[in-house]
Amino acid sequence: MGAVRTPGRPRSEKAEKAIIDAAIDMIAEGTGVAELSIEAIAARAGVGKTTIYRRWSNKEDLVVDALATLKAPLPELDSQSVRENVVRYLTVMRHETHSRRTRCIMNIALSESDRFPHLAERFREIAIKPRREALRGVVQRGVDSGELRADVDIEVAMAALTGAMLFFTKWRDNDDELPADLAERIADQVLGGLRP
Amino acid sequence: MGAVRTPGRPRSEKAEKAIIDAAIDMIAEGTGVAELSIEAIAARAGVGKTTIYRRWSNKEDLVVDALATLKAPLPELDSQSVRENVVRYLTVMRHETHSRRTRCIMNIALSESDRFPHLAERFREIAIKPRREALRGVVQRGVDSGELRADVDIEVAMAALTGAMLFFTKWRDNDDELPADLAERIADQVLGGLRP
DNA sequence: GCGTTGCGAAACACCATCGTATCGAAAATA
DNA sequence: TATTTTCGATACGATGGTGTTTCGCAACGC
Repeated sequence: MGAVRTPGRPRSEKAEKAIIDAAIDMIAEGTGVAELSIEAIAARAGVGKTTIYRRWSNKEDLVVDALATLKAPLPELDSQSVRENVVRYLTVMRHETHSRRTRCIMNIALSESDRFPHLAERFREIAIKPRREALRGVVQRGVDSGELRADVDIEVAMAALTGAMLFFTKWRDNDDELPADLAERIADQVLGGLRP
Repeated sequence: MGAVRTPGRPRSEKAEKAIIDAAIDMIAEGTGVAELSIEAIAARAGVGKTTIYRRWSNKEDLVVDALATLKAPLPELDSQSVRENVVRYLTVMRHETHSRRTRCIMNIALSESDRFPHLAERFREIAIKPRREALRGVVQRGVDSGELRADVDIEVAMAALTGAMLFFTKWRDNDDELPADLAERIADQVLGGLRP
């Protein structure tokens, strides 16, 4: 076991990557999962439909695999200061608003989760959970070190921080750039209620 | 002008309502705007396709009109206490998570806004703006009365309050009921940073 | 009662996508 | 070279949506 015998022509890694990229691109551009057509993906990837059907039996499996390639590039949250760590976290979050892949997973997380539970679960595992844990660690360390109040409601604190940025990126009225100091403003405002 | 002559049989108000209700229902159930089929709406409304096409030339117009019927039932935010007003606001928001119409407009707001800008604009006007203004009024009055710090960043404060609840309702891992005291917890946690 | 318009139902041609099958060429092993 | 498998391309019937038209009946003003 291990090295698998390859009797014939091996499957093209390039084609596989092109297919996944095409799918991610289309989702990132706003195409819903339900409207994703295999035909369109194949055309965009410059690939025959056969090549897609040979690998994935249905659309959802394809999207799950596509999501799996999206790794969450977490910022380093190793500062001694809770505020500094929170600012870093929120800054990354703000920048990611303009990232293709992030728009992609945000769209799925926020809208398709009801219709594709399997997909949503996978997405949470890949994209949300690690960030959640990282931020929870920051808050928890702040509580342990005494920089934050001992009675901090950690879940609510995380929701306020993340939710505030989420609100700005998704519910704002115009498409203007977000203010450069938004991360600091949110951190200062919310942390004010966390300090002893 | 004014009273319009009606040569023949008047259009059925009942049919019109049935069509709009059907459209809202389907969106509320998770059907994306792009996937909404006129056929399905007609079938669900117990109406001929003709009746739909006679009134709306395209799907987007129909959905815009459907959204227009969704009025925002704002809570009364007339308490003297900022905390009490905020708790009322967040409580309504939490309850609405389970409301059909709210799920409908949330879905559109969060996912379809990129693809249907006209729709998103209309939605913001109807559903988001009045609530936003109401909450802004609460915070502003708190600042004026001295209950909140004078240097409160109002936009960020609103984002933190609303965003926290939004985060809980949309990004939570499980489908469990939200904690009953969530509104109080968010209010206390965030307001802690706003008080002088 | 007449003319007009709306109603629901059905049929229409058109188009996109579905999932499958077939094709000759390409790429690997033996 | 022979064999095997995948490649992209294309064609296929099936399905389901599109927007339009036609039909007979219903509801209104005159």
